[in-house]
Parts: sequence; structure tokens; C-alpha cells
Amino acid sequence: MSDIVIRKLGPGLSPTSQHHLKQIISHRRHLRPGEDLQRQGDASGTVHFVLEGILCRYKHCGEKRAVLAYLLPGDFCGPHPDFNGILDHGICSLTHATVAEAPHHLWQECLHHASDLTKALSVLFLAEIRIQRQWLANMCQPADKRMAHLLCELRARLEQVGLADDHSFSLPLTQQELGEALGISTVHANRTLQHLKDQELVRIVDRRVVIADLAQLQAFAEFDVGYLAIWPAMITEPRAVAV
Amino acid sequence: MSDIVIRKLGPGLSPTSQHHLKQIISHRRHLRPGEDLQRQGDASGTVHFVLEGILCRYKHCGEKRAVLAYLLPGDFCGPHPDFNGILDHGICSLTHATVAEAPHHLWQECLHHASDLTKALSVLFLAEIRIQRQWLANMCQPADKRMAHLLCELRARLEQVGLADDHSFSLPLTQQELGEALGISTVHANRTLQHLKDQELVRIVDRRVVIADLAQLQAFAEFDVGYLAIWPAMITEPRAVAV
DNA sequence: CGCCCTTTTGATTATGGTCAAACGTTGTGG
DNA sequence: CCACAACGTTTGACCATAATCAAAAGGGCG
Repeated sequence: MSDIVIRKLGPGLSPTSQHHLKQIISHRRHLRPGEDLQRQGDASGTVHFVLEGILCRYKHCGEKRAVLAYLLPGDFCGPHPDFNGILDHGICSLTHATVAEAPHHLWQECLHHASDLTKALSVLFLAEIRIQRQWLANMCQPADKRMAHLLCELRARLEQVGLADDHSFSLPLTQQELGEALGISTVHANRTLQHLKDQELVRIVDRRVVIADLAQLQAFAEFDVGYLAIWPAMITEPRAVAV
Repeated sequence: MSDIVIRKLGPGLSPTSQHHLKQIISHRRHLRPGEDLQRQGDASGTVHFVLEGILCRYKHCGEKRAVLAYLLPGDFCGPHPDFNGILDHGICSLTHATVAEAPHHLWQECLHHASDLTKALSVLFLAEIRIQRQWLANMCQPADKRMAHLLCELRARLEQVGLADDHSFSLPLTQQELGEALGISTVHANRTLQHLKDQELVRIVDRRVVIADLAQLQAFAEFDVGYLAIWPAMITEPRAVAV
């Protein structure tokens, strides 16, 4: 199951490093919906990778909770090796989830032996900040476009790890949770989704997102997949990683 | 003048590395207001540090321009050493500005010789993503609080490099540019500033932000300086770096 | 002075928030 | 099996924040 991490960390890793990494992250931890993996204000903690389920980075913002990022299977939860401060945000599981946990000393040792791993992590990290910037840029769009954009992004990221195709994917999130990520109220998230449904762009049935015409949805959302490319090869050859 | 970069990169650098770095970034480049340092879509470019003036990272978002980050004196413009793709955003100068430019081959060599520099850069980069996350979290606040928060942030970041005190700082940005960073219209940026002025929290006179009572402004903005700490020591001892 | 850019103001519109209630589903316990 | 609680979804009415449009008023500069 840790293959999904290898898949995401990509073609850059030597077989030796891959082996090392798999050993290190063999320890599993299960999380229930709503359970925190790390809390805002904690001193920097253990390294994690998502194996199953969806988690989110979040901050408290007045009364509300602001969801800053979704963490999907294969994603690195941090903290980054160079970080040695206080965590500025929490990580919370939105579904039942399984994460791989790397004990601190083993992780340090692994980074030491597998020098290409440090670079691969940096690349993942740079990919994450590109998503973060895109989310901020999207804030100047109306809610329906933002919602469509978010669904396009989730689809593309899940596809990278083989969990989505062009027509549908599983999305066990509530409308409230989607709203928190878009910075809109639950009620408005609902109306927004209905608006998309009325336009026959997407439907959400039975915890699955169903897309009639992906190109049309992406056009509506002004979605350009470029910012999600993790490895340079993916820009021209998106499926290269999936092989 | 490149001292400001050393100051920001912080106490982590050995004297040798500092010397190396100063040599490498001795090449200066001047930018006029509105001039691009890098364009969205370019292949990854040259490394830059801001020495004077204010630049911004931006994306086009429909008709508008979304400002994603301000780059202040001492800030690293990227690209990050591990990044080798297409730039997902542009960098534009908002004022007259001076940047230090490190030719690619010298930069690579410098990173090789000064291994602590790579780490220092990562730390700066992590600081930048914390700001990015905070900006996103702020999007669920009303515009007046966001504006106040932005001013608090700019003040604190400028103070880190000795360009602000508790009472005022120079801010040669237009209300339009502030609005683009907050995701609000120019008109609303103006009304928001007036609202803050009416509450006697801040005034902007003659391109300077004047703060009557910093604590009061920060309280209104729900501003917690923690996310701006670059080095662990700064969390408890913010002035340690400034010495 | 006249031009351009920025700031300011007013009037109008629209996007999205809040409150409240109803409806559907699921899971639990009697 | 049903009753009930808990949660998520849906709907309506009303309100608030902010966008848009238009125009006037300053301000710096050739």
C-alpha cells in the first residue's frame, strides 16, 4: 500500500532509496473522521504520508475553520526536514484514513542515506506551494467557478495516484467541508453545487463526483492542469508517471 | 546593501558562506514600476533577492490580477534550487526596485560550496509558505480585518529588516495594489482604509502608514506575529536577529 | 496649464452570509 | 421493527458585504 507514496515521489528515486523509504514508513496509523494528526501550536512533530482517506490542513479563523489544503493518498504531510519551529496549522482527518508514520530518528537516518529523497521531498513541497498559490488566486473568482476548479483539481490529483478517471471519482467529503475549503458557507456550497448540476457540469451522487464532460467542466472552471505537474515530464506527458 | 539579505538569511550562515553569497549576488539590476522580473509560463529563470523596493508574485485571474505575495527587501525571489519546471506565476515590480541577480552557474557552485546556504534558503522558503497559508486563511475575514492584517504583516516583515518601527513605515503602494492582494476592488480598498482611519487604527499619509496604537491594530486584525518567525529564536526573542 | 494617475464619493446591483425550518439518511437502542 | 437522535442536505426569506458604474476631486509632472 505504500506503493502510492513511491508513485507520487516519482521516477527520481533510486531503487535503493525506494527500498529504504518503504522500510521507514512501514508503520501505519489509523485516523477516525475528525481526528487531528497534528494541532496548530504543537512543536514540530513526526513525519507522515497519507495512504488512504482525505485529510486537511486547517487554521481557525474567527468562529470558522479555514481549510488550507487537502491531503490525498500519496501526499506528504510534513513537517519538512528543514523546519524546526512551531506548527502554524493543524492537520485533521476528514474521513477514515490511514497514514504512514516515520519515527523521527529513522527518518533522519533515511534522509542521510538516501540523498535523492531530500530532493524528491522538496519537489513535492514545491508542488504543494503551487497548489496553495492557485487556491489563493482562485479567491477572486465567484463561488461556482471555484467549486468547479476544486473538483477539477481533486480529480487530477487523484488521477495521479490512480484513484480517478475522466468520468468520476470517490469524494467522501460533506458540503460543509467543501465550503470550508472555498471560504463559503455550507448553504452556499449547496447552492453552488446545485448550480453546477443545473448546468449539467457535475453531479455528486452517493459520495461520488460524476462528470459528464471533463473538458467542458475544466473550461468553465478556467482550470489549467499545469500547476499540478510534479515532475517536469508530466507537463508534456502527464501519463508518464502512471505507467 | 546586500547586508539586508544576510540579515534575513539569518544567524545560520557561516562567515565563509556569507562572504561567498555576497560575492555571488553583487550583480545589481534595477526595475521600474510595473516591470516584470519573471513572467508566468517562462522556463525557470535566474535567482534573485530583493534589495530595495517592493515586488509581487501574481497570477492573472480572469480580467483581474491576483497578487499572491509581496516581496520585500531581503526576500528571496526564487526559483528554489530543486525547481526545474515552468513558472506558475509572474513577479512584477510595484515600485522602483533593486534586485541582486545571481548568474545560474555561479549560484549552483555557491550552493555546492556553502552547504548551509541550501538549508537557510529552505528555511526562508518555509517562512514564505507560512505567509501564503495565512493569506488564504484570512480570506474568510471581512475586508477591513484583512486590510489591517496585511498592514500588520508588512510592518512586521519590514521591521525584521530594519525598515519599520512601531509607529510608521513607508508603503509606496497604491490602493489598487493593496486591493489586488486582498482580492477586493480598488473602490472597496479605499472605503476599507477609510473605515480603519475612522476607527483611528491607521492612517496613510504621504505614502506612509501611520499607526496610533500597534497593539490595538493587531488586536483588531487578530494578528499573531508567530507565523512570521523565520528562525526558532525569533518566536520568543523577536529582536535577536535585529541586533 | 493640461494630462494622467490616484483617491474619493454616490448610487445601484449582485454575490454570498445568516437564520430558520424541513427533509432524508443512517445508525442505535428499546 | 420502530422510534429517535444525529447528521447532512435542501429550501426560503432576509440581510450584509463588496462589486460595478459613473463621475468628481486631488496631485504630480512635463
